[in-house]
Amino acid sequence: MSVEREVGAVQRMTRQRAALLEAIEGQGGFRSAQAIHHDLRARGDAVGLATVYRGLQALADAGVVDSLRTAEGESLYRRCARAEHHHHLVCRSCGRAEEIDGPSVESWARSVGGAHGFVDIEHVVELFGTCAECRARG
Amino acid sequence: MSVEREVGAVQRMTRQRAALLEAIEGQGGFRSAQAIHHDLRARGDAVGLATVYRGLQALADAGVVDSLRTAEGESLYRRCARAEHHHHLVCRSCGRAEEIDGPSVESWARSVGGAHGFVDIEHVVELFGTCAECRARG
DNA sequence: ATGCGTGCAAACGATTTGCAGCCGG
DNA sequence: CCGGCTGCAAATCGTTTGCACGCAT
Repeated sequence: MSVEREVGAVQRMTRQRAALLEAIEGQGGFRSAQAIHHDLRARGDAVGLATVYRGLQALADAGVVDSLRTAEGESLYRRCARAEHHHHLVCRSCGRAEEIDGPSVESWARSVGGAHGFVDIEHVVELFGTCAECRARG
Repeated sequence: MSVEREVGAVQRMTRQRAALLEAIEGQGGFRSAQAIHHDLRARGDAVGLATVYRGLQALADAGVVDSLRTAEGESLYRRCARAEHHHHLVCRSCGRAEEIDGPSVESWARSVGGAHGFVDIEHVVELFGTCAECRARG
C-alpha cells in the first residue's frame, strides 16, 4: 500500500504534498517540522513552513506519520508503519528511532491507575538515548 | 523540615517568594505557572508573571517542586515530597496527582534500550486519567 | 552598601490562522 | 469552474530575558 494510496483518497496531491511525503519517506528517524522544512528548501522544493505544519498534522491524523513531543515541547514526526499503539526509543543525537511494544508498560499503567481509583488511563512513554552508531562516532 | 529551610539557605526570602511557596503548599495537584499566577493575584498577593516563572524554575531546580509537561507542551508544577526519580498519575480534570514508583518501568526502559544498543537511556513516563472523585461528580 | 530579586515590556520559538490568489480534479 | 491548498504575514501562547529600580541581608 503506497503512501499516495493511503493519503490520496482523502487529500489532493499537490507538488508540495508530494515533496513532503518524499522527504518523510527518505528520513530514518524523528525530525522536527522546522527541520523537514529546511530539508525541503535545501533540496530545492520550495514549500511554505505553514504548509509543512498543515501537511504534517494531516498526515498524523491520517496515521501515516507518528508524532511525539520532546521534553522541550517540540513536535517530531516520522513515517510510521503501524497505526497501533506503541512507543519509541529515539536517539537524541541522530533522531533514529526504534518502535517499541510495551506490553509490560501497558499493563503496569492500567494496574497502577486502577489501584488509585483512576479510570480512562492514558500514558505517555517515550525513551531517549544515544544509539550505538552515534556513541561510536563520539 | 520547612520549605523555608529547604530554600532559604540559597535564596533570599522575599514577599513574593513567600507568597509563591504558600500558594504551592496549598494546592493539591499539578497547576500551570499561569494558573498559580492567577491564584496569587486573586488572593491579593501581587506578583509578576515573570517572577512566578523564575521562582517555579528555581524551586524545581532545588527539588522543592516537581514539574512535568502536558501533551500540549504546558509545564505544570506541584509541591513534591521526594526528590528521587518517580512518575505521576495525574487527574486530567482536577489536577490531583499521585506519585508513582515505576520499578518495573525503570528496568523495562533500561533493558529495551540495551537490546537496541542504546545507552544513556532517559525516559518520560506520565499517566493521565480521571480520579474516582471526579468520576463520581460526573 | 551590595547585588540578588522584581516588574514590565519586549523578545522568543514553535505553531496556528486569516486571507487573497492558485491549481488540481 | 470550484473548493481545497498554498504562501505570507500577522496572531497566539507559553515562557524567557534585558534593564532599571527596590529591598533583603
